Amino acid sequence: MRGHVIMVERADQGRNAHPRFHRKERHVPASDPIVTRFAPSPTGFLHIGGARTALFNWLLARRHGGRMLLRIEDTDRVRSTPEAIEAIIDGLKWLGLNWDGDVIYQFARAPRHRAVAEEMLARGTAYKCYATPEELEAMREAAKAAGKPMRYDGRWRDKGPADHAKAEAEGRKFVIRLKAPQGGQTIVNDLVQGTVTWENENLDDLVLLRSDGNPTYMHAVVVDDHDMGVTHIIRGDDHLTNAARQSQIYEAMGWKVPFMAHIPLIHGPDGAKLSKRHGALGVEAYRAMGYLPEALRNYLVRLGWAHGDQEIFSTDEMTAVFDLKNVGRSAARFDYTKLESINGHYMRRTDDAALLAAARDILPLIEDGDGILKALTPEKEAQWLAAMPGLKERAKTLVELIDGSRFLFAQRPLVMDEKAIEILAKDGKATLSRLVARLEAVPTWDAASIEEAVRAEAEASGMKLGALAQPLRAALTGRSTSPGIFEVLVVLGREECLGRLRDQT
RNA sequence: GCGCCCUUCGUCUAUCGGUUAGGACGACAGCCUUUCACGUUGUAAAGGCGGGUUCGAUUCCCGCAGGGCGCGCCA
Repeated sequence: MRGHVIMVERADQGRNAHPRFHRKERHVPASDPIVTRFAPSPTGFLHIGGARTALFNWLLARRHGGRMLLRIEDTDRVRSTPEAIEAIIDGLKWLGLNWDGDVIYQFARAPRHRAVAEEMLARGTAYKCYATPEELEAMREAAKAAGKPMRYDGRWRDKGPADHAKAEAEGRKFVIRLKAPQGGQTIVNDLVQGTVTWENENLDDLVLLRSDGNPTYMHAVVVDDHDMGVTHIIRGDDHLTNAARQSQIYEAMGWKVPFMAHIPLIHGPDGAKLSKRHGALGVEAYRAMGYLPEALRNYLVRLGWAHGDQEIFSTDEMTAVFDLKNVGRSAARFDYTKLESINGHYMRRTDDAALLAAARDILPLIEDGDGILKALTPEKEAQWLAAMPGLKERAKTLVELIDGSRFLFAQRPLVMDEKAIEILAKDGKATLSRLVARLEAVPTWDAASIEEAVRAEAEASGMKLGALAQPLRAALTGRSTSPGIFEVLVVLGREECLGRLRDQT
């Protein structure tokens, strides 16, 4: 019931015998427990596209009470690094995408991959190929020149032991290639892309085992997904062609083909492909930019997937309604503005203490963060917490939140920014002097009493409240914007406020 | 070159043949207001092009154009 890829040797066979489905009929059969997997190659950080792929895998598994496995595809011994593995694992953890069971390292399974290749050799569904790299290159050139697909021509496909012995005698190395069907079609019924068909003549005999005895990615993936009991493969649609070739390997081994879902890629803001050179960042970069993991998850889930008009999804909500059939097929652009908007939304709804903790966590990652960290005494922390309601309303990222909090940690005399200087330059000093006199007389330092004093001054001088609030704000924070001025006065405390105000008179 | 995929406001998307083509972000304008935000109200803003099928196409089919991905003893 799981085999959804159909291979036919002759085009006239089976074409109608097996039902193809259209994407509007797609569904996720949930008879068996679902097993998904996220299978990054550790050649770099966990980028945003990988994060979304992991998220979709995670959501599908959770939705159906299944499991998501994590497999590190480290068969490329040259490019795989322990740093990358760590970055990927840290990234997943930060995003809250937990996997089930132990991390599986693909390279450790190389003996099993070899065994399967040997088995295929014995079955006659694979063969030894002694072609040299030069021959292969020449083949591709010739095919290109002739306007044909650039593919291996199968010259070793039907060679016998005598030919093999001769090649061995010449000191040639062999690879094991799949004996792929030469006629007919390979059909993939993809849960996102619908039915996709390839003429087998356009697909060549791919290499299963390299001449050094190590498996290729194409082979290792199939063996591992099979052995791990993966029922649903969700990955980027850059793997769509691979799906056809991998299907042939499943068929050759007589294994059921898992369901597949090839999700569209994420492009950069300018529509260009997201590459390491071009705007692709690791998730740790998003953390450093001050995004909340739940906000990033929410943003990511809406890239290529929708549930009616709903924009905000709690984790429970998204796991309850996530469905592959609502995944679109076109690439999406990454939009920082919308991410910020969603992040701001989540920040406003985050508990003050939790938000403070999140902000404190990224202090080491941002400019001047260490300074704040050092200044963060228990008293300061209490102050920061008290200011949080006014602060979080005005920030779209934790970085902005921290920036907006700087006045709390500033030392007297404050450094004024340009707009603050401008505000104080007018008749600010005189105004401040009068306010200082009023504030000194405030009986108890609370918002109501302070506001009363300031309003009294406004009335006495015939000035609007704003005309008083701005000089106060400038003197107290060094800026032209801040949380409500009475909140600022209360949080800063009487002595500090009067000191800062006198500094500017 | 060969193959595959994609194409609705600037962006993310809804629409499962009949809608004033909806929502969100952004933009613009108003309200709120001690600044900035938040909130709130409103406005502008979309079916790539050409053929079919149909009483009727954004929706189904074909072609074209544009974009993307793949074509390794990389993953």
